[in-house]
Amino acid sequence: MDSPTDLFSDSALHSPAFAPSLSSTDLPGVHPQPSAGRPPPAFRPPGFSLVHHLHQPGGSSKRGSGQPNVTNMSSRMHLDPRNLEENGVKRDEQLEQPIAGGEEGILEGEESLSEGKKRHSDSALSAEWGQDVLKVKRMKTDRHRDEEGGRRRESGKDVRRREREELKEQLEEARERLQLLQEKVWRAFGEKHLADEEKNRRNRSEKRGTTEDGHVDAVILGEEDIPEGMYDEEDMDDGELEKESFSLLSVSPFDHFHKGREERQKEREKKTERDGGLHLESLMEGSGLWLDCGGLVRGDWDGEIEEEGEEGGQKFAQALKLELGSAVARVIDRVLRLYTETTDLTPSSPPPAISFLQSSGGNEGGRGKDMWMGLLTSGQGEDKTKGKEKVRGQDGGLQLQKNGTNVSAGESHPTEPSDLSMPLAVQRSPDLRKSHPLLGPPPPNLSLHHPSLPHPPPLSHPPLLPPTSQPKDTSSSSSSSHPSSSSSSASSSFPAPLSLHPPPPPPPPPLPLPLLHYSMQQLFSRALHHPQLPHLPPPRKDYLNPDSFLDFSPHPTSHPSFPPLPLLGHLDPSLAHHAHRARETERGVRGGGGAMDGGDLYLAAGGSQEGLSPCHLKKAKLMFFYARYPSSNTLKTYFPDVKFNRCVTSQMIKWFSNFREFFYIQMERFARQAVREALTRDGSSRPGRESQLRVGRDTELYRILNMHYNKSNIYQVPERFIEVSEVALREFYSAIWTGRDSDPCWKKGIYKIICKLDSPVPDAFRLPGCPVG
DNA sequence: TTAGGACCTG
DNA sequence: CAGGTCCTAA
Repeated sequence: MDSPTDLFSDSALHSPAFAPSLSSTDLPGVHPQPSAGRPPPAFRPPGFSLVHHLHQPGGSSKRGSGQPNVTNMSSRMHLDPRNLEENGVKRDEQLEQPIAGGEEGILEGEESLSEGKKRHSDSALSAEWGQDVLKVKRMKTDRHRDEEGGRRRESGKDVRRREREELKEQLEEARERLQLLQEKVWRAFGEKHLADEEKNRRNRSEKRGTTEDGHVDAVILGEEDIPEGMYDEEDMDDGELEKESFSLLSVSPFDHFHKGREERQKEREKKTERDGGLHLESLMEGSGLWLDCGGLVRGDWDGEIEEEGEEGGQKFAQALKLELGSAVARVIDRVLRLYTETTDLTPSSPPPAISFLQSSGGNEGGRGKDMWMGLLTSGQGEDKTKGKEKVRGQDGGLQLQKNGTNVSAGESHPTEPSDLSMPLAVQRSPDLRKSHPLLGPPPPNLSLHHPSLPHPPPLSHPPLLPPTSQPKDTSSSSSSSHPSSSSSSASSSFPAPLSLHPPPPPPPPPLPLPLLHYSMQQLFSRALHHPQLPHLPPPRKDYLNPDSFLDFSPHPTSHPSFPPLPLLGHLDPSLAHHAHRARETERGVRGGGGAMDGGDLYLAAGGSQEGLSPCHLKKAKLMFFYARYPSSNTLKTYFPDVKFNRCVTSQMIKWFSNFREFFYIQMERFARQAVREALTRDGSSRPGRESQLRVGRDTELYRILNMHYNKSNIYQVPERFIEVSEVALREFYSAIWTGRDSDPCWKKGIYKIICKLDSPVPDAFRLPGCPVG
């Protein structure tokens, strides 16, 4: 591949390099894709494939059948053999058949063009649009001359007219594609969120097109499997937005374009009606901007096209193709240049409201997919590699968008549990420990913290809780999820050795959005932070991915009666909460565990889901960060979209039982390891090292827990959970150290302790829906 | 990793 | 009987 710089330079894009792409192998029905065997053209700009497709006359033949957008068209041409064939046949019938030697005509025209261009080829690196225009004009002149002879043949006139129509349509369509492409590129570079939305819309459009076409387009199969998401935004808004975008790219041509387009609009409206009134028509506003820039004004060919002859028609087609190719090149170039110029100014995030709605909603499908690639290539039928290189070449920094890694978990080094080694302050033999568990000096930390822990007052919150998190009724997330004073709170409740120790290396910065639902945390983090800022976790695929929490798409778990709720939630969690509260009241669901008997019927009528989905499981796991022992009523409160019956309830309880099991197993495992380490360390241990008996975010234990309960790592593990884990770890350690583990019921005491350390689950969890899994 | 079942407890 | 643990299977 050429160097990125070349690819995006004017010279490369505007050079005659497009001429070689018009070889006969590119004729429709001959070679749907750039032939691999063919010697590559001197230049093979990234837009090659795109232009190539624009050169496919077949691409326009289905315009009338409601092709909604670029993706559908170009991809289909690549992927769907039926359509390849169809295109080719159509082309053969409609274009080539009536014109004797039509193909030769094309070749001739191309030859002359490419030869003429080749003469310049070296110096023509700086060839600009004007040259193309000149060539087009010359083509027209030639066509004029050629037509003089064949003009009397009335028989072919209908055919030619039809052909002309097709060419027009083709041009229209190409323009549409160009517009979409530009839009995509623009968004891709500047506005990730909008790009998401665009992808959704594209997907939607494809589906629409599918139904209208009456067959499944290959593109849908080949595309990323983006399920229908929540994207009911008004297309009109998009149109507005796009207009703005385009006006940035090219101001005057846009306005200029509107003058001449009104008549066309009428014509198009007919088409639109025929096509089922696709919204795209509004989208296409301004699509003529490139053409207008190029000087091939529509009036030109409206007037001259009347006198086309057979070869002239072909040449004209060639001219059109060239025109389109150049236009594409220029568009890409312009967009890219614009982007590079305004990189610093270009907001990495769109207006919050828009981005929130759009990026979170219909996102569920693109998991793990490279959005850039999807944007740039999937719809264009381009070689995806090329598309990627396009981005890459322009700005390597953009790559940060990809290859995201699990940062939070990544903070913890892949250490063995032995890294948790907790040397004992006191040398102790196992025998002594076992035989005289209470006599031997326990680890210093244990002696200190034990008294306070085993019997916390029967308060709603154990002494461990920082003061701010005491009120259980308030929205707890603010206090419990991100206690900024985690270490201090720990120190207040833990024995000195614990708190005295220097805090672990700063964990990945928690998103300072404690009140937010974690999907919103993601969104905010996306919106507020530039992805390339070094100290921030690069947007992992998890962030792009629709693991975003609430799935309100046609998913069965979505609550049927309140569709707007998720929207509210994305805009303002508290608002959503209130709405939800109202909803609960309405349903008879009482937060805090009111009887569900009345509500169940209502829920059933409302269509709540009977079973539990993986999404619910995911949500439950996240809830475990706050509540290890949730009551069934609590569960009902936090899963409003689940119709609880005996089976469901017990299943969910079983879930938490399993969560606890895993949790305790890990605690015991690490505690035992710590004990082993302490014992083997002999007397060399210093009391201070006891602080290693902790569950910092840099520890293996944390990593394991996070991996289990927060696998996709989309949720910031609450500090509170870490504290509880530390308590559990120390409890296990203490019990093992003192030999209590010989008692078959030795864990019960620990369970009891942990049970009291539950903290209220954030209200955000009351929202219906679940993580998409 | 999840679920089922045995078994225990309040 | 609900809720919990422990064990086990897939």
